[in-house]
Amino acid sequence: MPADAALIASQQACDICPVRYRAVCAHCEADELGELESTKFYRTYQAGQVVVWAGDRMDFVGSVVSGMAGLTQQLEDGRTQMVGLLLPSDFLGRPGRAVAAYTVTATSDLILCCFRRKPFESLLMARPRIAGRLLEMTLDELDAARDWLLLLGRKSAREKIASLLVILARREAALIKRPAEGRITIELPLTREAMADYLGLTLETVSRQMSALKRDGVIVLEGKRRVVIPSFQDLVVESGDDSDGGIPN
Amino acid sequence: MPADAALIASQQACDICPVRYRAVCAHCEADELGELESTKFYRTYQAGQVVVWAGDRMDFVGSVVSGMAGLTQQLEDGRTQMVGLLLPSDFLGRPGRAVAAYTVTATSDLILCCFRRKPFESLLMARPRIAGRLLEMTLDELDAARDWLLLLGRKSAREKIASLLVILARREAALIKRPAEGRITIELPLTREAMADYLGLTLETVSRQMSALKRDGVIVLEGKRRVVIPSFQDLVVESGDDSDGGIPN
DNA sequence: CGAGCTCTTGAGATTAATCAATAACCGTGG
DNA sequence: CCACGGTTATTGATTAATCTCAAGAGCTCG
Repeated sequence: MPADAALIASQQACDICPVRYRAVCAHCEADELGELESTKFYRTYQAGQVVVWAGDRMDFVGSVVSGMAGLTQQLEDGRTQMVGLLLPSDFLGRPGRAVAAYTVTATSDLILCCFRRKPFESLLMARPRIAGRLLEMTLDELDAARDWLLLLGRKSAREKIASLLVILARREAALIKRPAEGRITIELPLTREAMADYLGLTLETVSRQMSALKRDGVIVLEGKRRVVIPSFQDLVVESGDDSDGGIPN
Repeated sequence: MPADAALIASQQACDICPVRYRAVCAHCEADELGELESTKFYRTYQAGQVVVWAGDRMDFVGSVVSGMAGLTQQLEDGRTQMVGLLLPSDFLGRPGRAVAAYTVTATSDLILCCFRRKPFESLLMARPRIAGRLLEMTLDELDAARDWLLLLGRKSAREKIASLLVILARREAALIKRPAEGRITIELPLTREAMADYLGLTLETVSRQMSALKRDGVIVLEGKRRVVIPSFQDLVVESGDDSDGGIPN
């Protein structure tokens, strides 16, 4: 992966980009891609590094090429809630807004494919196909945020943990284009604290519930960041969600 | 308001529409408005009526003209979470999706300005200005959803109630184009149960915290649905939010 | 091999949920 | 106009879940 990453970062070639057909550029024709490419640059961050602070000026937008980042919001007294998880192909930044609304932190090593904001905004005007893709992605994110509202508002601590693992397992499975089922191993690119911030829990509760799921055989921990799920279906049951997948189109 | 409503519903004239410059049609020129108008129709619902059930086919999209609706999601065992509040000018439905992802319920008497989905989707392709407005509105909704994540994940029951009242007061103030400050009276078009579903609480807790805010003089109740806020600033303090408003552009 | 993290586990405090009873409101019809 | 039934809201007592505070264990990396 770091080797890949270096390759991409140096060559800057869209045709070998792992998110070429899933990111905001997904539906681009060659000419549109060319226009995007002319304003494109890469940035890399190490796990833990801050990409932007809420309130700071932000002159670029971009796509996650690899790694993972979290959007975070805070109350004055320091209580913290993660409000978004950016995985490969997800879009970062808001066209038309110069100031970041959320703090963005790399939760694992991260590569971003960036576009300067102004040229990108012009491109959005001129190229409905790109604007359309961005609308589609934003609607998907809104749906994901709404699922998260249900999780935060109504699920128990155990269900929250299981739900997070389900989401990560599904994304991991999607990467290798296989349905999530049976025995799955996932990498957890999050500390217990980051998980807690995402789930609206304390890190102690996260730890306790991870232990409980382990004790009950729903998950097996290999070290602290590698999780084996012996039966994905069982995990879905623990998550409290409707067992039969999502909504058809 | 019902008189207005009837007028609008019968005349179907965009130029006297109360959300003409705030809804998805906001930036439309006369010709675009004409195209929209040709596929437009109105629907009205009484408080409590269901607009669509999650999973049902939905062949229209539209804007809230007056009243209020809630988007609701459920777990299998019945636990319910409201995941969106649609106020006047808000957009309902998702272009490109034929099946409703959420149950939509009128929480007060409601008037929708609807467009058949297919023609609207064509219009989105042909008219970047409309697509652009929809993108902007969707991004705003996403921001609102993320604020709500912070509320559900990290705020106390009392702060949740105060936050909801702040939001309603701000929207009410925006309608009459005045900043929210000083003494404000708002109409609560929600039952205690709907408030609970929105805030991730039980209705008993909502009731208790409303009583507590009343006891502490933060709010005055006139009947059950009318709330007087003697000092908007004090209410904002109770909400736990950063006191200094929102993010500048 | 020890310093500094991150994570786990325990005990007790706190918040909100649950279960239960009563009160207030609303529309209807006598 | 008022009594009645049904709904919605309030309040109380108890329970359950999660948080808080605290101590110790396990990794990781110089």
